[in-house]
Amino acid sequence: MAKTPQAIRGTQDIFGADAEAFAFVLETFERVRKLYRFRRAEMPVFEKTEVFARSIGETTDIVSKEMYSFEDRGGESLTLRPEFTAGIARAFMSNGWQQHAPLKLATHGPLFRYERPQKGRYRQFHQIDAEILGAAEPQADVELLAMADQLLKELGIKGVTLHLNTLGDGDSREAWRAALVDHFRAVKSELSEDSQERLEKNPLRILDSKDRRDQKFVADAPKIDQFLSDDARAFFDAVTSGLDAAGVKWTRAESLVRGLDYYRHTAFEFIPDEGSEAASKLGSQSTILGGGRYDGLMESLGGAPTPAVGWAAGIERLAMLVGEKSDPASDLIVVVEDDDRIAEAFGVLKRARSEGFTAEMISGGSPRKRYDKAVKRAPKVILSLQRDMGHSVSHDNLDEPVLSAITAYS
RNA sequence: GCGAUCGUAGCUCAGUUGGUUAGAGCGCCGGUUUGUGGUACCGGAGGUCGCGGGUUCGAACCCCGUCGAUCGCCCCA
Repeated sequence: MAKTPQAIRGTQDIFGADAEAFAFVLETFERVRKLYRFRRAEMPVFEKTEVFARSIGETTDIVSKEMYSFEDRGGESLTLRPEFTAGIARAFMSNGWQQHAPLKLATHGPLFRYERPQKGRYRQFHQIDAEILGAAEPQADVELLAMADQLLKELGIKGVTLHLNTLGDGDSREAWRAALVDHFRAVKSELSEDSQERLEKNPLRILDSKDRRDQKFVADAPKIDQFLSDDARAFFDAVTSGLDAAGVKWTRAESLVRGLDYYRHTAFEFIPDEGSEAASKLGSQSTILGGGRYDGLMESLGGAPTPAVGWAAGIERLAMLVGEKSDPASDLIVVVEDDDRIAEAFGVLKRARSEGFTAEMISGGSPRKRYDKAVKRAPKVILSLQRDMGHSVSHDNLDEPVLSAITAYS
């Protein structure tokens, strides 16, 4: 006997209540993105490796270690998409979507990262994603965040706050970065081992270190505000005042950073409040929706400079927060207590479904136990077809609309 | 890549200092009871105790390895 194959590490089979919650997230996203007039797009799940390598920057070990890359038969290196943004940027450039700018896009689907699975983190996971391409003005950031905020509210997720920061424009960002390196280099030997390494590779990341030894130096580290140009400051002010006007609550998060160089200005994450139910459900993977402005990305992919801003959110994480979504009960269950009446049951089912009612049949197992099975599934109406052409209809509500589909039996 | 915990029926779990034929609940199948009925009872199928070595007269239990899961660290586009 062949051994039963196992699922790939970090993949999941989603079913039942989890699948219902997953679907609920998608349905809500689809509804809300229409309210904000974001247009749907579908992208390939794989691209030439360079699409992601160049967007992410070849330096980090993300490229070498964390991506699912492989060679196709022509010897070209391809990669399963680890994020949406790079592929969308590529599509924007290769299809001439500049003509639609400013272009508001929404998409969703599976993404792949070669990581150690843990709570809320899988190798194949799923995100919803929203981007505004070719929009330089801060209103775009506000629009995007207002949609995110409304989405979370409509999902019924509570105890989550928008953490907001600015990375400034290119010059501000560089000046800040240099000041941070100076600041931390001065105390290098007192930093955690991890942060000593970050100092060389990704100094901004020291700011969100979890290590106690780093925290005191983080507290008095230089702030981006000292380095903001007038334009950058005005941009951030426009974003925050726009959020206030749109009724989106936010909090300033001076340590919230993005490691990659193409990020400019706004960076944000929706994070559960400490001690909240949402926080405990998510474990250490706390960000449920994150994004920012990436004005420098298109250039690094060889295109014309194109301002853009976007966010993505993990569907699995959102699904963990939306509460129990059980499979909904059917409107009608037809119980066949006499096997000679199966054909009749099919007729009834066809009628009910044509009229838009959910309906199913129970005709298996011991005839005496079929009715009980139907009762356990708690449908709105049970029609049982019994021996000798008898029947019964049971329901709690005389006005139940589905009764109209089975008038012959009422 | 690193660490901790875990791995017994389809599911949730018991399994006593290692001791004979490995258990329960739920679910599933069949039957009895009820007969407009979500009840109760009886019976049944289903497990080489993740896998491979080792210690022992004897291992689900102890040791080593391996695979997998969970949670955390690193990373987080």
